[in-house]
Amino acid sequence: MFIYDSVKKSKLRFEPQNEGKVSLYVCGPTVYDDAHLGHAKSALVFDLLRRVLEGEGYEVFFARNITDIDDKIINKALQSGLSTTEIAQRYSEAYHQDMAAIGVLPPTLEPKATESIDAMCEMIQKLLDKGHAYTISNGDIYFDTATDKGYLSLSNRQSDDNVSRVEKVSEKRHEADFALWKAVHDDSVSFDSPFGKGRPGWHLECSAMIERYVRSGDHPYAIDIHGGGADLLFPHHENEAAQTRCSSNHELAKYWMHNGFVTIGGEKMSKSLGNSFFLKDALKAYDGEVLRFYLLSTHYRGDFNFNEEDLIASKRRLDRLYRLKKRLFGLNAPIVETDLKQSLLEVLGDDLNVSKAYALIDEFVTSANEKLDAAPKDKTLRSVLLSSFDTLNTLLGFGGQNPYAYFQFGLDEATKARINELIDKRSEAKKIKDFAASDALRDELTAMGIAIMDTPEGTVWEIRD
RNA sequence: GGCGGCAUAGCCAAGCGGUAAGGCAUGAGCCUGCAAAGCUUUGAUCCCCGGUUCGAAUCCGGGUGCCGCCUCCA
Repeated sequence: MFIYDSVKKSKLRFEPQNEGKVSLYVCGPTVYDDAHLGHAKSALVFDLLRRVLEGEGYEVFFARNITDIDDKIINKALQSGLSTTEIAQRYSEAYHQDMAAIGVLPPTLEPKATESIDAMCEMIQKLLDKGHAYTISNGDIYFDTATDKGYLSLSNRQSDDNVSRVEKVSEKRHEADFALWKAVHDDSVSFDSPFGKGRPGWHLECSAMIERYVRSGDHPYAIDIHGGGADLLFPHHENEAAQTRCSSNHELAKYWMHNGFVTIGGEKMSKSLGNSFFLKDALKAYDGEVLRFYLLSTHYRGDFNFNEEDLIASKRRLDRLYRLKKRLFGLNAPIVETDLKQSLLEVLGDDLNVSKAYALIDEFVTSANEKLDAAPKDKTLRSVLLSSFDTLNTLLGFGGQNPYAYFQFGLDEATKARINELIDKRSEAKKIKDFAASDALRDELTAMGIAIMDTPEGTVWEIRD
């Protein structure tokens, strides 16, 4: 496996610190709102990475945190009249639902910030003890960036005035210093700590939870791979790395991976631009698997410009796969090793080259159709083809559905019954060669957005875009 | 201002020095009662200029145009 390290800026052979095992940590959501397509993309990229690593035989420990306490959650709670716990719970559940809908496997561990306060306090104490942190008069605790000789090495920045836009706090020693602990003096949400009541800084969360829950063995790095969106490289990951480096005797991650943004109209999705696209809304119109296939279809490091035309083109590509699966429907066959698995692992093992993987799948579909035309009854062939679908489903997370259900997304039972009724009538008309009548019935189905195709096994139908 | 990314057929998109993958759309053919589906087939010299090389989309230099990070952010 080769992965591109976004800190070293080169593609490296992946070598885990513990033989046969991978520790992977990805920054998860702050649960104050629904997940948008950008969250989906990030989750999908690292879900794919996890599947590929597992496909290569590694035992993967995949941690993804949930930030369930944060100013944004507090603000949302104030607006809605609910408690921060209720807000966090609501959006955590929504997040889990949305991720499940697009086939993102649950992580091995999903630590919550509010349940890890003691781990954070422990790290703060270490930083205080070692002189990397200081307390100001109001009780806030800051990380002293000047004491970390490695600071800014991650994001390749100069330590000058370029980091001057962070919140002005007069007592801070350096402008770039960031909060580890924010003291709370009123009755807003707070946690007890050796430093008094307060709330943890966001950056601290990941470092502390990694140290507490994910690190395994005494190695130069706490974990193998740390991932997240490209916008997290600075300051979030820079700060995480600094905290870990200064509180312990190791670096945070051996490899850093950052995924590109989902853009709309060429611009990054953001609330201020008003171009956020919630996953749950996309899921109303499209099968989660269609969204997964589309969002995963280009290389993870590049930006992904979302638009519906491309989504539909992408769906047509996935449709081909499911039409092939229809031809295998109703067959039970043992799962065997497939060449497809090997060739997919080869290209995906090259920094997740999904474009090549998709090309392989296209070629698989074409050749499978040809072979089925030539030998429709060949049981060995069918067994291999079905096994290939199993491979796809395991490795890439699509192709696992019932193919008929796939083509009937979103239709209610009454409509399906109506469609079948029309198709039966048409079949009868065809039988007596009343083509005028059968074509009229087909037109009626077309008007309903239904395409039909006559096959040796009878007439089948699909929803059209 | 500092740092970084991108620019390949109508559209999406691989490519990492050896003569342009794949998909969608389009035209043609086979198949079909006709369709659809499936299969076959059709098309780009790679933003511009200069350089290195036997050879460059791929390396170097200079432009142009987009985008991002530097503030919460996947």
